[in-house]
Amino acid sequence: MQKVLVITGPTAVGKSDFGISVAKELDGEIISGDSVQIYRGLDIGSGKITKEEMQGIRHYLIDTKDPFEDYSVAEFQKEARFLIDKIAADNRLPIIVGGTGLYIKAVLYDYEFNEEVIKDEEYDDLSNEEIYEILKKVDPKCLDKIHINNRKRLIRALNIYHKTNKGISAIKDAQKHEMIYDALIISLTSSREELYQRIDKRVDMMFEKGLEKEVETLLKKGLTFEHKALSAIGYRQFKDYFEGKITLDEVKELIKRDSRRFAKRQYTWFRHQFKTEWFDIGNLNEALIRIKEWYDE
RNA sequence: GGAGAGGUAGCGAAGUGGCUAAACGCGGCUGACUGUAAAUCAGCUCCCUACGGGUUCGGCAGUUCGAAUCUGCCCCUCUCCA
Repeated sequence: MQKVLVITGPTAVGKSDFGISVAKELDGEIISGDSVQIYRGLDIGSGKITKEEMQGIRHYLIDTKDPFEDYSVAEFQKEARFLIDKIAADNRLPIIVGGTGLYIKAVLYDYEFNEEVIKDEEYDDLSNEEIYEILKKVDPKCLDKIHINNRKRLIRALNIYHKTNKGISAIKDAQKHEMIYDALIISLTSSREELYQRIDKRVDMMFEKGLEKEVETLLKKGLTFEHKALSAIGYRQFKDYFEGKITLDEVKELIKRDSRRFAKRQYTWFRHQFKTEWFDIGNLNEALIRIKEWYDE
């Protein structure tokens, strides 16, 4: 099986830097596993690394998408898998670095997405209760995992049923839930307190680097807060600011808060959805040793 | 010194006799997750040996079957006048 190294962890732990040092050490190339850095023009707010910071290491899936367009797991899966093969063909180690859990999992595991299901149809005329009732008949099993208030998921499940004539739970049941690569998943962590400090510092830095200006530029190009790209943390918090409802300081605080909440959700995901090995950022040497050990197997 | 306002859970803030261990917001924590995932959604947050029990609403003492809510005294904070 093809070896793939994954470096993940909550926002602001320092995945990018570590990824680069590992890539240098093992002659690897990096595939970004990040749903926001894919967008061109979303640089500061997404914490995108600069050309210089890449230190000559090749990075993929950064800046490949126009912010006016939507992106999706399915697309990521396809592109990342293609790149894994390509990098491997060059005799280099593919390293996925990023914090978008679902994206990474979809690449590693035998997730299958149906070609026909691309966009959600409109179900505006149906209430959550009504959708729930329909699903109860056609795919009751999926409701174990979908709360009635989670409209997005309800609609998605119903849409999948309509397009494929199969329930989403049946599609999942047909999968093996096994990794299709020889992947080592390394998760970086630190104490909550330290992480929150890092987040605060990072957000302050973003403002110093001109985040406000970046958002302004994007808006001038015609992008709106309805676009998916701007629903990301670091961007959507500016909506009220540009509408004159809150101050810049309040925007900053909101970004910090939402980043903290996001980090928490990431932890939950990595802990429960991944078979991963954790390393404290004070112990990166150990992580490197572990990676080499796996690499030499 | 005089006049007024107020002290409620980590913070902000409701609540003016029983339905209140106390709305709501913030902060914190936990969880779900297969085409929006930096998204969407659910739960917990006074203490405990927890389908039950124990202590709360500045303090103390009362009224009452029953008080965060009524009375008295005390402590503290804020605003205004001297």
